[in-house]
Order: sequence, then C-alpha cells, then structure tokens
Amino acid sequence: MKIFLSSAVNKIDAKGRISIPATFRTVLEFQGYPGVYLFPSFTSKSIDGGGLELINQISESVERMQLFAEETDALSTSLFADTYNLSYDQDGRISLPESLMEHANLKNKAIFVGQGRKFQVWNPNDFEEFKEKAKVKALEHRNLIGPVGLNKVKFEEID
Amino acid sequence: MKIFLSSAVNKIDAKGRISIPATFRTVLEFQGYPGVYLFPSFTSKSIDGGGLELINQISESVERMQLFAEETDALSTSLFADTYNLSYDQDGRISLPESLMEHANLKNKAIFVGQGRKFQVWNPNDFEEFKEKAKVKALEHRNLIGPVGLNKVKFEEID
DNA sequence: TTGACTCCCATAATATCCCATGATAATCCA
DNA sequence: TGGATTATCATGGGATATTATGGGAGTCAA
Repeated sequence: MKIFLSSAVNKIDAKGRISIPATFRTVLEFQGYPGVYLFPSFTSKSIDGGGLELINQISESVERMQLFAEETDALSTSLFADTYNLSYDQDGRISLPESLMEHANLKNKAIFVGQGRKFQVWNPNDFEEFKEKAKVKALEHRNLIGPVGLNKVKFEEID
Repeated sequence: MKIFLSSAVNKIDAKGRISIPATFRTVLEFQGYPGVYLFPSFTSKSIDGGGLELINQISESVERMQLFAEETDALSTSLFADTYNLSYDQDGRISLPESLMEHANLKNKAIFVGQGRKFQVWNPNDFEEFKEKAKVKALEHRNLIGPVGLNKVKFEEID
C-alpha cells in the first residue's frame, strides 16, 4: 500500500522550478507514470495533486455526474481546464504554472503535504495556520477516530 | 498474537540515529514490513508508533468518516501530514524527522514504551513524570478496574 | 535577440550501507 | 553447577548513495 505521507518544504528557485519530494515521486512512479496531475483546490488556497489513480477517480466521478445534470458541464469544464499534467525532469523537478502559483499564493517556498491518496501544495505559512485549525477540529472529533484516540476511548469506557 | 511490550531507553547518536528495540522490530516484521509509522501524539508530548496494522486501522477510520466531510478533511490533514513511514536499516536504526524530535522534546535519549498494538517514544525524563501522574490516577480509580483484581492487590501491597 | 523551457552537470547536506566493538544474554558442555 | 563459548544487541564510525538545489549550455519559438 503506497500512499502520500508526511510533508516537506522545498524551494522554488530562480527559474521557477521546485523538487517534488523523493518519497512522493516513489508513489507516483508506483502508479505507473513519472508525472503529476495538479489542480487548484476547491476548498482552500492550495494545489491538489496526485498521480494516475487520482485523475482516474476524478474522471469517473465527473462522468457519473454528467448523467444527471447539465450544470456539471460547467464543473467538469473548469475542473479539467485548470488541471495540469506535468512530468518532472530527471532531478525530480517541475515548474508550476502561473495560475497555480497564484491560487496557492506561492512565492519562493512550498510545502508538500501528504494526504493519503492525494497530496496538497501550500504556502508554508498558510499551511501552518490551516493545520492549527485542523488540529482543533480533529481533537473535537477524536472520539470518532478510533485507534488514534485509543487512550481516551479506554478511559471513557472505564468511567 | 504479537504485541508491543515493556520499554527500553536507547541513545540518539551524533548522526541522529536511534535503534528500535529488537523486540519491537520482531513485532513490526511479524506484521509484514520492516518499518515503522510514526506520528505526534494528539494528547501528549510523545510520538505514537506502530506497524502496518496501526496505519491500516487509521486509514480505515478516516475512510469510515467520509460522511463527515469537513471533519475528515481536518483529520486526514493532521494525520497524514505528520505521519512518517520510516524503514530501519539492517542494524535496526532510524533517523527521526526534526518535527517529531521537536514535538517529543527529544535530545540524545529516548524511551520506547510498549502499549499493546502501538507504542510510544518519549523523552525519558518526561515519561517518568507522566508515569507518576498516571500511577496516582490509577490508584484513584482503582475501584473501577474491576475484573482485573490482580492490580488492586498488587497496588495495595506496594502501599 | 530575447525569454521560456529543457537537459545536463556540480555540489553540499543528508541519509543509508557496511563493518567493528563492547556489553549482555543465551547456550552448551564437561 | 559453573565456566566457557556463542548469539544477540545497541552503538560508533568510515564509506557510499541519494536528494535538493544552483547554475551552464543548448533548443525552440516569437
């Protein structure tokens, strides 16, 4: 089971290039193709990324939706229009398109954040902020998590 | 059934490496993969660790929560982003990522504490402190433990 | 030519591999 | 039983590989 895990901050150099973390490249290549698919996140100022598996899932769900509604035409149009398929060079670097840089507020650094079957690219500062909020939310719903909250659950059972 | 038992203090050497106790490695390899999954504990200044079983449970829990989209986003973010998959070398050593060292306040020593299906890594001093408090709590709630009468007897003998 | 983009190489920092050692625990044998 | 031999383990250190990143040179198009 290969999934996108952990996170790493990398530099955007003078030519606009940035290295994809080696661990992520391993996952991408495991999916059968040395390249990434990137598109602006719907819900945050970040970039969603993944490999073949991710793009296949998206294609399928869009097709399923198109059976039902005309409005999804607009959705799929904008989705695919803003999705980039970038293959990285032999050093594992890509150059991010202007529109993505802008959407995610990227300047000279970016953090790659593993999220299981996909990953995200953030401005490091923005992500710190987001993570703090995420942590609070996760704690609020810890009882739903299971194994991670093991200790807590156990104490509650005892009480 | 192989589980993580007992505890051991190991050194963090000049290169930042630390040996995973041999008994723990046996459990990890029994689960089918010579490596660990580590992430900062939600509830204490320590690192939670485990093998394939642990990470599978976590993945499942996250997927089960797909219904609660918003919470899941926050959850998977803080889980996957800070979870590291480290395979140890032939001597059984790993090098801990900076962020985990920081979270658990690790300097040049660490204690591995077995906790059944997972384990924790602590700064030895911090753990001693934590253990003292835990003991007090356990004594306070002694009457709630019930079926395991053994502990009760033992604690009373110690007093 | 100019600018954008590749391809290729150089380098420094880091991580990994491999071997050596000392300590402790396990085994064996008279 | 007791003493000696073997394993196992944590740990140190040298050698090698990998990774991120900077920069030069070539390509292509406007």
